[in-house]
Formats: sequence, structure tokens, C-alpha cells
Amino acid sequence: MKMNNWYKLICNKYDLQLVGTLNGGQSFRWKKYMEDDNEQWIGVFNKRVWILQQHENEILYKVFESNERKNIYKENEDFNKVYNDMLIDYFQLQLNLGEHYKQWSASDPIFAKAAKQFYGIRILKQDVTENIFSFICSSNNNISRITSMVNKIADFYGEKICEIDGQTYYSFPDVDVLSHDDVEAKLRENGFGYRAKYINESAKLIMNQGGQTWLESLKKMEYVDAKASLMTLMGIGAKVADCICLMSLGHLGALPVDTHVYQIAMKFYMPHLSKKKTVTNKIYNEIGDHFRELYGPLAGWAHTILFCADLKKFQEET
DNA sequence: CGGAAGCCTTGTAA
DNA sequence: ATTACAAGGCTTC
Repeated sequence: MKMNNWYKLICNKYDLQLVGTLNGGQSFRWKKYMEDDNEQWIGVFNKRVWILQQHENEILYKVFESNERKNIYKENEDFNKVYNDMLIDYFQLQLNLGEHYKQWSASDPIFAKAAKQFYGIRILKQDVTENIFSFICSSNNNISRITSMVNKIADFYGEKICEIDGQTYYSFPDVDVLSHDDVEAKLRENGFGYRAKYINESAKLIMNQGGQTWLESLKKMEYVDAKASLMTLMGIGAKVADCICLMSLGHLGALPVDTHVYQIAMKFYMPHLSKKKTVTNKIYNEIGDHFRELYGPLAGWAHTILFCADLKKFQEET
């Protein structure tokens, strides 16, 4: 195995907290492990494998990419800059998070309390395709199985990037690969259950509307229109659509209401909901609107911090 | 039309 | 060994 360099990105840990951001249920492709007494994260985005280390004032990292991909670079490429820019984009570091934390804390004491421990939580700007199919897998499912399903999709249909310590890493495939007729059967054989059909059908629906071009167009739409468009796909309801809007389309006001968020809303913010049986569409929107009014246009980002605080209490292991 | 309930796969914890 | 249920969605009534 080649000895890749360590690169450096200047970034305070209060501006980006890796554990909360990478382990908070946004992406299912990051894994934490120990290396020489350092906590390291390994994961895939942008068709590259990344190893990240959090330090007080910087992120140290390595990048691995396939040999074919290396041809895209110039003779004297400044890799540290190229890769830094990718990380800045992925973690949305151009956004001044501290200012927003201040504002959200001022409008909500419950947030202020959660923010003390859950500082530096960022919304990742994820690949739309990976995000869509990951969250189709997430419905009525648990994190460990979702993780294994997402990794299976990459293993089966993605392109090999590299091998590290005997483990082969693959990129997440493009939509057209998932639209082929044999995909549903293959996924079903591999324990995807009824979601195998959702994945294959949604991939076909996306391709019929223009594939990647259509996906990109969702970013330019208004939030409500992008959400409605996503909900025409199979296996995507309001909650999953909001996850996608928030995590890969740049619609930061999108606020996914899952069972946890519903519990939080009921308990601390909207007690009148406690007599309700189910989360109807009306209640769903009511909760979203409540938080959008409370936190403003980046409400989805703010809510993610509350979500992390709640998730944390039954996720101590790993 | 809005709301409630049953069903859908699989793995795992109790 | 059985049962409940987990980051929901779809269909039916």
C-alpha cells in the first residue's frame, strides 16, 4: 500500500466536530477506529476515500483515489488546496456556524443547552444519488442495517477506489446503474426486503425524467417544489424527502420529522400534540413550521443538533 | 378529502 | 422460541 501524505486543513474543533457530524445519522459511510491512540474516521465521498483526524485547531487527513482519476490533475497540482476545497464544500465550512449557534441559542433555551455539548455539528453537503438511496433504505429500519445496505449498494454497483488494510472501498454508483432491470432481484437476494423494489423503481423514475440533470434541477427549485418532486419517487414520503432536501439539495429549511423529532416536539415544544395518535401530514407540517418559525431559514440545520442530542442517549456504544 | 389502520422485509434485542 | 419494533411509506377503508 502506498504511503499517502497527511494533509492539513485549518479548522477549529468548535467549528466542526467530526464525531457529531459523521456519526449523527446523516451519512452511513463513515467508520470510526483507533490508530496509534488517535481517533480516525474513514469514509467515502467524491469518489475518494478519506481518512480524517480531528485535532484542536486542524483536521489532518489522507486521500486515496483510483489511478484513472489521478489523470485529471495538472502537472504541479497543489493537492492540499484541491482537497481542502473539497472538504470545505462537503462540510459547508464557508458557513459561519458560530453565528448561527448564537442566534438559535438566543431564540431557544433548549437549543442553548444542547449546543454546549453538541457544538460544531454541520450538515454535510452530500451526493444527491447516495443520499436518496440511503434514505430510501432508512424507512422503518435501524442504523446498523441501513449502514450495511448502503455499503452493499456501493460494493455491488460502485467503482473500486482502492484497497486499505485488506478492505476494498467503492464509490457510490450513479443512478443509471441502479435502474437496470436485474437490480431489484439482486438486492432482494441480499436482504433488502421490500426496499429493493423502491430502489430499482425510483432509479428508473429518475432516469425517465433526465437522470442526473433532473437531480441537479431539484437544487434550483424552491424547497416545497423539490420536496414534492422527490415524493413522486417510490419509497419517498415527506420525511425521507425532507432528509434529501436538507442533506443534498441545499434546502436548509427542510426539517425531517421522524419518531425522535416527534417525541422531542411533543415533549418540549408542542404539548398539545400528545393526545394525537399518529403523525398525520397536517401535524408533520405543523411541527416543521413551528421550528422554522423558531429558528428561521436554516431550521433544518438547527433541528439536526437537537436530533443529535436525543440520538446520543441510546448510541453510547461503537 | 383527511385520518386511521394494516401491511411490508429483515435483523436483532428482550 | 416468540415477539416487538426500528431514521417510514403505501394501500385501503
